[in-house]
Amino acid sequence: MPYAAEHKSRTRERIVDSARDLFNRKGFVDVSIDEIMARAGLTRGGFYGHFASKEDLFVEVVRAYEEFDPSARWHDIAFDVRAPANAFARQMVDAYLSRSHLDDVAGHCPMIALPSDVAHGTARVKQAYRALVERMSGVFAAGLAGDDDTARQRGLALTALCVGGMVLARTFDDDAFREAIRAATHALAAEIVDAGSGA
Amino acid sequence: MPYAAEHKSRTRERIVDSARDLFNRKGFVDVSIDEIMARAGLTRGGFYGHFASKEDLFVEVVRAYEEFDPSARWHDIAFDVRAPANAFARQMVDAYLSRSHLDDVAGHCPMIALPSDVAHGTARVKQAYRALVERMSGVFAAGLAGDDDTARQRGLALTALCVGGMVLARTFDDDAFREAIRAATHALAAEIVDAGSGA
DNA sequence: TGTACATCAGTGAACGCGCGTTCACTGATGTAC
DNA sequence: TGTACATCAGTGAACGCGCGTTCACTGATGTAC
Repeated sequence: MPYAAEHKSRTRERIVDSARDLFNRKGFVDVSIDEIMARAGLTRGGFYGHFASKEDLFVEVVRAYEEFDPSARWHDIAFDVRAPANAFARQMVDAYLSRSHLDDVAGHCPMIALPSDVAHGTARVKQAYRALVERMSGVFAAGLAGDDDTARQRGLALTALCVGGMVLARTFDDDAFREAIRAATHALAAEIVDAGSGA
Repeated sequence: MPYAAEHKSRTRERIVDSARDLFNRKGFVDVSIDEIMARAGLTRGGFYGHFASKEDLFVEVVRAYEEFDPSARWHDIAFDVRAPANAFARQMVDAYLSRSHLDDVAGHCPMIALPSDVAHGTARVKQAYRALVERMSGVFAAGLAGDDDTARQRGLALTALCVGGMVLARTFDDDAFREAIRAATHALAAEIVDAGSGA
């Protein structure tokens, strides 16, 4: 074996990281494989030793985000798993709709930058994206009072609110408007989570 | 004057309609000028007699939507301008988050399909998109109790919720999931508008 | 009413360019001896 | 410890293709007489 076992998988990770960064900034279509590979310190041709196609990489980028530790991503808060479910949902809201998450374009959640590209993509990338939506909804649902159906519905709507707020905010350059959207969305989401605690 | 005065402007409208339809379905980048012109019954070359560039058409598509009569677009409801502001906001929620608005891909609000493309676009298209956001927020704010700042903030957050719900729902093919997201978002938005009436 | 004409909306071939993907290759590496 | 070798991760030139845009043209139209 000419190369160490983890050598190739590390390179692969570098490509995925580079791709997430660029996809988040410029979207899927506007980023070339050349760009992705250059940012990972490689050249064009090597790409197909790691992925079957550009679409394949797209799936990996969305899927990989699910395995991240959110506390490493959304730095404003420290998740405390021992806290009550409601507090966890509230922390999720605070983290997702934080200033630093909005500003961290390269590292932010792919749900924010890529829904349109996913909508035009393959069934596989939709499935990966759906897993992210359901994971977030699940965290919210677990922190809300009411029967399972009601909580699940609430969780989905809260996810729509969080993602929608970030999608709108990052659409604009004007910082005051970005911040107004983020803050307004955060205030409403926090209110809903706090009210839904059943306390 | 070889052609009637309105001849060219009518053709221009046909191009804008065709473009909105295609942009809503496939996004800005994935649609070619060839496609847009063909759908309008014209050929490639004629485009530049109407618009300076593809980006220019993008601005027009977003801007033109602001002038539409919403009741003609979101067919589930009939707007009644004489109703109290709160009722109007509620009708907006019902219309925007209606089944028929979700299904009307070609004609739906460009805020839903195009935020990423706008984020990568010029200042002019951002300005046009912002006008749509502020118009919708304004309708909501007018229907809510509280001082102006609070209402404005609420209005922005409600817009984020409505747009976010539609963005997420239209990302997926699976009809049950699309409908679950839409219905959940609608339920939450309706609740907020009704509660915010100050009644 | 009929005809020649000027206008200009629309045509379609052509352009330069960048993309996703392929492929014959190169050269850094771990292993066998 | 040192060297020849097999492996395969990565290289970079080349491909076919579709795009946005340009431009010389065509031909349908309203007007002047």
